[in-house]
Amino acid sequence: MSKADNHDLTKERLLDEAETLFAQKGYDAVSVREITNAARCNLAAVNYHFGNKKNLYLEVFRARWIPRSRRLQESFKKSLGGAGAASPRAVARALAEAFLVGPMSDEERFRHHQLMVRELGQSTEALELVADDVMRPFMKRLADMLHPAMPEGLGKERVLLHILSMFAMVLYFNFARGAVTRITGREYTKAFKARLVEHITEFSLTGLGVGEDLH
Amino acid sequence: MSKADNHDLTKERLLDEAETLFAQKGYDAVSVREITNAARCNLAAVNYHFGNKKNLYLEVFRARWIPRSRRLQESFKKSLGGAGAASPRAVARALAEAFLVGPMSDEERFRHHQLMVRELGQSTEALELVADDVMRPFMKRLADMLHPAMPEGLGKERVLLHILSMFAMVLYFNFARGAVTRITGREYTKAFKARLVEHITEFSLTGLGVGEDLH
DNA sequence: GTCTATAGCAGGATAGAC
DNA sequence: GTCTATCCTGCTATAGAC
Repeated sequence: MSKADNHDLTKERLLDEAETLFAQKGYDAVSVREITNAARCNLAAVNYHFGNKKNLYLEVFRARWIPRSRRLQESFKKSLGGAGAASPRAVARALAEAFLVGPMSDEERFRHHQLMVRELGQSTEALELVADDVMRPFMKRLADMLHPAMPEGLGKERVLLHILSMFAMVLYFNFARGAVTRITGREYTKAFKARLVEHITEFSLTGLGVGEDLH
Repeated sequence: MSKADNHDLTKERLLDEAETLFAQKGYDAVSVREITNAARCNLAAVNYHFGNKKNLYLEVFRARWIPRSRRLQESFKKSLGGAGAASPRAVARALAEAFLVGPMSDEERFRHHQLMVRELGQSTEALELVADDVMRPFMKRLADMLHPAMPEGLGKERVLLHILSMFAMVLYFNFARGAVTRITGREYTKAFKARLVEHITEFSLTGLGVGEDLH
């Protein structure tokens, strides 16, 4: 009876197909016809279930993106282990692990970050939803975890910049997958993803002021 | 007689306005009418000068984006100084400086990276243009500069990942400006940009395996 | 809740006058 | 080279049958 089981319901299928298409092409490049065809239902279904196209888009974030982001954060938490204070190394690794391997399929992960990047560029209504609901709290939690372990005298702002930089990498290696493959010549196999996790961890780590621990 | 002087020519105005609008909203969200209105010329001008909308888009990359990218790389080179072998620190700083302060206005820099990110997400014709023409050669030059200075035994691939990570940050702090401001509470003033350059340099640096030089 | 049919409009593109 | 007028396609959205 979980959400995935409802895939036979028209409304759920619409959300699934809409998310895929919006992620692939962007809001304006996708027509309602395209979505309803993919979902094997009638053109009018979008307006019946969601009122209009824009609302369907927002509902994709509410009903799909945000819950997935929560799962991602759960995965991060679990990967860190229940322990109290985490080392910067553990935080960096858990972050890279959750976002690059984590609890979802390759296709789902790609979709997730494509949508995010599309929103990050401009300030739309969907970003508002996401920003206060899941991004900010997560950032704050990360900052609270990292701050005590960082070199003393490091202001909150610098900690924030460190966190943003980790996100920048995680985001980039997910959404710019095509360019990364083109440049490195490597497909996103299990092995390469493991290597990316390794790389991001190390790259982040020394940036966190614990370079001495490295060797 | 430079290109900027030609802004009174319809064709040049079209390229300028098209680039701004495409960067702001994405290809599909912008209509030819919108572009010709902004350029204060007739609807038919796009088809007269460029054949069709898609071609105008590609021409924006050929005639605006790529030359600007070249100027950016020149700025990077100049910022490094003519010296032969550059230290990783010098490279990281010059890169951050060129991309975050560099030779262009804030608005132009934003436009430039917005367009890039829109293209990085999917594999379009415009990306083909850019990838082989300016991205790959620049990456290669960076790799050649950095490789000898990195810890021995560090493979070419890892050097590439380091470079990609620097690009990830530079890209992120440019195109996700809205989100960064939202999270840090800081506008992109001269002071904040200087801080970002500092941050990216340090963050990149220790990731480049020279953490010992830091303090 | 799902369908067909269609209204109503905005889009890209072109023909042809000037 | 720039304009107006117009074609035609494809879009979102809705009305109303089932």
